Amino acid sequence: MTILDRWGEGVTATIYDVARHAGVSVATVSRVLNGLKVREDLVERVRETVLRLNYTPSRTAQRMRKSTSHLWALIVPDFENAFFTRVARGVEEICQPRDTCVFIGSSDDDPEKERRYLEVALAERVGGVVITPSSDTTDLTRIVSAGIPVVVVDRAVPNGAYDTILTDNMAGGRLGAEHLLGQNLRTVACVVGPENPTSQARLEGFLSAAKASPAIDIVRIERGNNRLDGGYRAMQRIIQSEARFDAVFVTNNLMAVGIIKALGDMLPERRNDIPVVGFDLDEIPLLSGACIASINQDPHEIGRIAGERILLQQAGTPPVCSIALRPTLVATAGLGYP
Amino acid sequence: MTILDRWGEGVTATIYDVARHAGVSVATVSRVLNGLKVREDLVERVRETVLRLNYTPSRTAQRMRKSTSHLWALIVPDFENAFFTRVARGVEEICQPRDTCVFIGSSDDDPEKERRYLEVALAERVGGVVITPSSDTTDLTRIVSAGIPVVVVDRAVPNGAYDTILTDNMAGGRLGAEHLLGQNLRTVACVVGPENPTSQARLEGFLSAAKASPAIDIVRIERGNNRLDGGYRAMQRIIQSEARFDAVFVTNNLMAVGIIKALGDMLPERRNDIPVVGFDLDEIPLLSGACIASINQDPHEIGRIAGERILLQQAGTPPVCSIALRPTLVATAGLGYP
DNA sequence: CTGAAAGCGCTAACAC
DNA sequence: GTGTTAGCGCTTTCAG
Repeated sequence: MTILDRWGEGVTATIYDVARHAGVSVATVSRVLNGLKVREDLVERVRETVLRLNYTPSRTAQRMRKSTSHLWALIVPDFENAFFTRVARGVEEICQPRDTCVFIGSSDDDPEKERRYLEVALAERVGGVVITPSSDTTDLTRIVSAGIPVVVVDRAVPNGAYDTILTDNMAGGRLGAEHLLGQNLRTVACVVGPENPTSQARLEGFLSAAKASPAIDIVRIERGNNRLDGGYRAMQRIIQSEARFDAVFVTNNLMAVGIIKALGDMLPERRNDIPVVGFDLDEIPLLSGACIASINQDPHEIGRIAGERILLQQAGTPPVCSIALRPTLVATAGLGYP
Repeated sequence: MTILDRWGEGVTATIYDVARHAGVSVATVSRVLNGLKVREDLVERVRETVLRLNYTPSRTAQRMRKSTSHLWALIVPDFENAFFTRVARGVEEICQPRDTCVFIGSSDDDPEKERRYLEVALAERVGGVVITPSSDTTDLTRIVSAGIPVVVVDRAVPNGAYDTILTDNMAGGRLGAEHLLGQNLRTVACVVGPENPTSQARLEGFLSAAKASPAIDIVRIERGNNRLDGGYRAMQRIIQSEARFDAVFVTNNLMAVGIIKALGDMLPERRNDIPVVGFDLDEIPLLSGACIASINQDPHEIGRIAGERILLQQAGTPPVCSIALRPTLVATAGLGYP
């Protein structure tokens, strides 16, 4: 009984089936598949048999022998955030031509969920891990000591000797403050993300540049969860505090959306007079508002570089690079109002 | 030389290392790991050793023996479209508790790219494939004959005997037409996605319900690529044709964004008077417009059900179910204008 | 240049 | 209960 008789039962041909049907040894089949030197007529016979049996080599088995994996892990805080899907695109750009796939895990900023994804990445012996750590406590040492390349993106790990690709977040914060100063807006409410280096750096950059003279008056600083609802609620709290403010600075894109929504709901008469300055708002389609400025990172580029660093580490380059991309501020009137 | 001496060189402990250090056989280690009956003190010793050696079983090796895979593939036309990231969330909800991961491929509606992802899924011998086929020519037979569960989502495959989860798109189209009729809007331009069953059904549903009396006058039908730029350009063509229309019907979410952008750019004075009816606009944060109606699917539910069907197929259920979810129309004034 | 055979790390019979 | 061992499907020496 050959593989052909078992057709349709959910079986896949193995390299032995191919060898048998082609009348050669498995070694020869393997060589043909891997492009090594084999006599022309045998190559032909093997190729033909591969096609006839619909043979696809098992990567699982391949991975056991060679120890290179065609599977990478991308672990991000929120893959519903367009910023991270664009990072994923950047990584994909590197993977695709190498027949490599990326599995994506969304940690939702939950250290436990993140830990489980890291565990899976380790168990799968992936070829590389690209991660935005949920917090300072994220443990990447096991991955590293297993010899798996790791690249940290978007958020630095304090004291970590990892390849790191991120944006100069301090500079981003400063850019935001300078923009507001330029517009002569000096009474500002801030909405900041969870306590991680990125949120922190953006806020710090903002605060440092806000110390101009005359300085920006920071009327309130609220924390949020980097998602739409967090921004909405933070804005609610600010409005309810009855603090007076004439602009809002926010450290993340989705929270900006929530903020604008809250402004529309709670202060409809002022909604067009309160400029919002946030990060990566260009990833939000059609975001509209009276006066919005976006401090833009380049997520696609971040992903692409991360992918390249994975490749370099696979080739033996030690992980010591830290790349900070410069953000750019784009002021926009949004879609515009009549 | 034990595993401990090789520490830090990028090696991982194997089950043999654990067995040796714990003074038991590999079978015992395996049993402990898989929760089979083992003497208490041995369990203890193995557990302790596993921790000490930082041992993580290789799923690659596991997959070679058992043939169950903890890795699924999700292949969608565009994972930057929030609709599909929500589908992914639904699938994840099923996977997560089973320690299973999903790798996501974006076919970008390119049959060749899709074919490559399917090839990878097959080579990886994934535990299941959830796919939105890029076109009628998508070949899923190889996956199926390898015994891999397949669930088709969002777009049916004509004549395909696959589990299929989608929305009743005809009904969605009808809903759109009825909404416009109810508003007494009877001069409508349509923007339709690429030629696939889903776009087609939505248009057909719309056209059939548009034949009321008095009927809706379809002034123009344009095709687009289901992405923002496609909607923008389709709207440009419509406007340039100088056709008169007082509402727009569009079969996809991102194109609706493009349309609204084009309206704002090209007909700023009318932009608030032209209602747009589209699908899944609730996935677009803050989408605003004079009068928008969204025909909503439930992507999370689609993904969840798809995940469950994968599980059922893994358990032996033949793939014969076809589930059509009912869409709901939500009319909204968007963010509202002052 | 080709084939036979030894593993990669694990599980599951099969013996003890 | 526990240990020994034969594979899972592949790559890669090592002989021929």
